[in-house]
Amino acid sequence: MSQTVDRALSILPLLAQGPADLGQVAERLGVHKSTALRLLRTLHEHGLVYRQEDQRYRLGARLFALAQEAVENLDVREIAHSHLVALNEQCGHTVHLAVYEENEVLYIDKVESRYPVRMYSRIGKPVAITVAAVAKLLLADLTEPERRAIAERLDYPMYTSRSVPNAGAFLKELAVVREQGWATDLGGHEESINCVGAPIRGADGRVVAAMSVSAPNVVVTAEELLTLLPLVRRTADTISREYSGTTPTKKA
Amino acid sequence: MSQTVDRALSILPLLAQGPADLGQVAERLGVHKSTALRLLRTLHEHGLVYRQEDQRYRLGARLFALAQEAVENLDVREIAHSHLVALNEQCGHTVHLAVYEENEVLYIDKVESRYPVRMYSRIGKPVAITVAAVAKLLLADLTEPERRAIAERLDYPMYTSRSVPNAGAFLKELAVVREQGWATDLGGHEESINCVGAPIRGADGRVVAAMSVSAPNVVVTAEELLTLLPLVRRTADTISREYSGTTPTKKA
DNA sequence: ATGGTCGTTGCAGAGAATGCAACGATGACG
DNA sequence: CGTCATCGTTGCATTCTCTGCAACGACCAT
Repeated sequence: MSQTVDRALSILPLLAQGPADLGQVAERLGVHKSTALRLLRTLHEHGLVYRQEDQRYRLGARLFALAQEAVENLDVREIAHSHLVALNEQCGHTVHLAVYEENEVLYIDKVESRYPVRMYSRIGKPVAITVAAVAKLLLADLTEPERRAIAERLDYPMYTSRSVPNAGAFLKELAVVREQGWATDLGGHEESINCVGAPIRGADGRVVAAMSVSAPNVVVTAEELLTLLPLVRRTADTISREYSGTTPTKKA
Repeated sequence: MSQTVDRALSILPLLAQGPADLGQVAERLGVHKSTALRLLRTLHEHGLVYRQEDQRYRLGARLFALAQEAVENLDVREIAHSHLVALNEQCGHTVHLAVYEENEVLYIDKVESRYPVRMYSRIGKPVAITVAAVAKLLLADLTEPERRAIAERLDYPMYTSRSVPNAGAFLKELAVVREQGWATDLGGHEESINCVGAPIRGADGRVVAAMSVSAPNVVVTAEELLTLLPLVRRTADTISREYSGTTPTKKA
């Protein structure tokens, strides 16, 4: 909509691939050097790009600050966190919380065995959207055409022999998940790791987030992990109720 | 430099404080609603803002992707990481790596006792720049006028009774650190936690990063922690050499 | 039913961004 | 040591884009 802003923002993913100098930016943007310079300067003033000693530009620190604050302000995360911790204390396994946004599935919280850690390590990386239990839960709630559109657009990497192989199988899996109200990932991402997850719903019944418990085979078998399902679902439902209760438009 | 881009980017920190609707954005930006709308649309197309169901805008997922890729591309981090892990295995304590950028000190890697965790949890939060060992190391390398300018601009929160209280004390501390080539934080941030750190230098001798080892009082006393200093310095020097050796302008 | 709020769109004017060309700094090479 | 090439930077005139306005439509509450 705004050409200038559009160009400026296009610089960011470009620099995400690695540092670049003015000429490279101008070329890849298809504009004159002086134009690129002014755009970069503006980005620089806002801290989104940084100029290293060799005069090349790279992404700046403010991006971290923004990403950090962004995740802090997610209502679901705030409400869910204490419940995730409690669940972790009961079962001892890793607990994940994820949301869906614009064709991406995003981990927004994680509780590790020993102490809580906000886990951003996977954020931005290609999430195993075709196999992760939370991804299935989030996608299963979309409308049928949406699901189909996404399923066809995805790649289906065979992380293991049990990974979901193609769009057909994925849609079938989503239908199952949608029906039963919970999901698993039995060695589909990493051979020895199983997950079981449940959806968190808003007041209107739509899935706003998904949570899962993960554990390696060596600790508990897949069957044993499945015995946790009632607990996981109960936790998810508790969070759902609490989330639905609060007026979403509370903050100023 | 570019008014349009400037306005658009000003929206991001604004949304970082929490979701806002079109009217609020327009008002706080001092522009007409239609203008704000177009800016938001452009940001939206690039995934930097997300529109939630109640039509309010908040920061988008792409920010995470960018922040993630940004940190992945830091040469120092890549080179240092394996050394940090090795150090961690030797001493068992938490190891941090940080850089300085535009008046901010930024953790870019962390190795926890049991397994490596990229630690973004502190990123974006007000880093304890006045007390952290790594912060002292990074700031100590700046020129005298720079140091003074920053020292005066900072706040000096008294996290504990041993926190650096004011600009004068801070500058004095920086001088010491600059002289001796290493730094400590003895309970200055959290009463029971001590740190000892050393600088990582580039080929020109300038400090490009800083690393530290942290441990709680209950595990080792401050004195015991200080016995690790030679090891920490040796590790930092090793990283420095390796970093200096590689041609910084290697990547395309 | 009605008034109010909020998001959205088309349009004409105005202002900002663009590309050009020239300058200066830096470094490579003969 | 001098020359040439490369890259970042700046001032300026032109042009195109962005802006603000006003009107419309959707939605909600009263």
